[in-house]
Amino acid sequence: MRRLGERLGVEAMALYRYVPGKEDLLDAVVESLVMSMADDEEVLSEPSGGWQDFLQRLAHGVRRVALQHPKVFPLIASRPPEAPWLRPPLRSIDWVELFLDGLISEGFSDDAAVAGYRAFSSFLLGHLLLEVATHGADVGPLDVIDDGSPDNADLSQAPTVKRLRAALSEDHAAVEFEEALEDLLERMALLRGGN
Amino acid sequence: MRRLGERLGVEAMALYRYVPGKEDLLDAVVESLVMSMADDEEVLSEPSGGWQDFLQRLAHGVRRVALQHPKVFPLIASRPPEAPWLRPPLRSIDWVELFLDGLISEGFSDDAAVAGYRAFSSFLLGHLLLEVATHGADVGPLDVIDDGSPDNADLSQAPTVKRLRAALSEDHAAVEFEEALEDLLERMALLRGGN
DNA sequence: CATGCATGCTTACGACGTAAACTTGGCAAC
DNA sequence: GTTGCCAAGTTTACGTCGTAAGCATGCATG
Repeated sequence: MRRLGERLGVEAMALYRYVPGKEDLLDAVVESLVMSMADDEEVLSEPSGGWQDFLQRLAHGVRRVALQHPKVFPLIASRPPEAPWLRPPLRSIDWVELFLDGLISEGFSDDAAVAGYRAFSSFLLGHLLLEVATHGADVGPLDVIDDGSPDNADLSQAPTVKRLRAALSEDHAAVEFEEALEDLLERMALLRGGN
Repeated sequence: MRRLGERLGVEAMALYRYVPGKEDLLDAVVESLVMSMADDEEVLSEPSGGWQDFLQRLAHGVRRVALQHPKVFPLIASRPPEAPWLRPPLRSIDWVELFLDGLISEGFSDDAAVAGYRAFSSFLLGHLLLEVATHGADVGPLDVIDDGSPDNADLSQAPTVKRLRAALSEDHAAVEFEEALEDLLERMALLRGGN
């Protein structure tokens, strides 16, 4: 709070005129970011090119905000949700409504839509947390420990890791995301059944 | 630190005889937990019943520690790794070595094994973070906000969510985990190719 | 008995979130 | 034009946190 105040040219306590407390402020940041996806033209408010296209656009929208705000995304993932049946990263009633309505309008049963929401959530959470953690800075409220020499671990006991270290460090996040998403959609197609 | 000291019947500063600082202590907790999987008899140190069985056991081993320590698992997920190519939740050189060796010995190419490691990591991360977050307490170093009346959100704008709220609250984590894992393994089988 | 070291305690400092009271500038009502 | 109000910001202070520095103790070894 003190630091934010300084950033704004104001004493820390002045912030409490606008926000009940730090926790609420963080919640507001998260909500603002989650809602900002609505301004993404690529993200549709309802399926117009099939549900697969709908979900692809949605997934990429989430990925875009995650990559644009790598330090905030872990907050989206770890903040206690306002309701227990809201899961990150689509953690607002509006987005869940949009998601469920979209799928149901495309032939999903209620249960299939709910299962889809769950699968979609954990897919995004896993992939984007990992991607953000490698790309951007620290994860969570932990300080960056930017050690200058990152690679002096003892690999004498781990020849395979040593050999594949370069490959492990390569960044294929984009294509991996794409492929895994494709796969998830296929799985959801089975879940949907029908034509 | 003070609280931990009290718990141990000791002043906070006494802890610093054994641990350089809080951060290192948390790292040690995480490492201890990650390593504790080695004592899990269900988890194999090398594939003896095929790589699919190998990965199933590994995945369930991770899930078991996650569920047994719901408050620590987010730490496993969010603590900066000791090397950039180590990804949670299999964030120790030993486990990565075991993972890669296991797959390679079962016919995976180097690249396929690495890709498998990535896919496996994000799968576990997403599913278990979500499961742990709903099951157990708070996520991250945030206080529990156990509000007594969890369900008074405004759902007038979200009829579908309102209608499916019960379904959204149901806990099918176990079967979902199983199905998604099954799916991941199929995907990895393609990735492996060969026979 | 003297020495050294491991273990723990005490005190203290600076950072943090925030409660409570005080100050100030501008606008509305009379 | 004076009065009063109120939003916006400041000051001061409290309790908690991690931890640096130095002091006390007791036990094992010479």
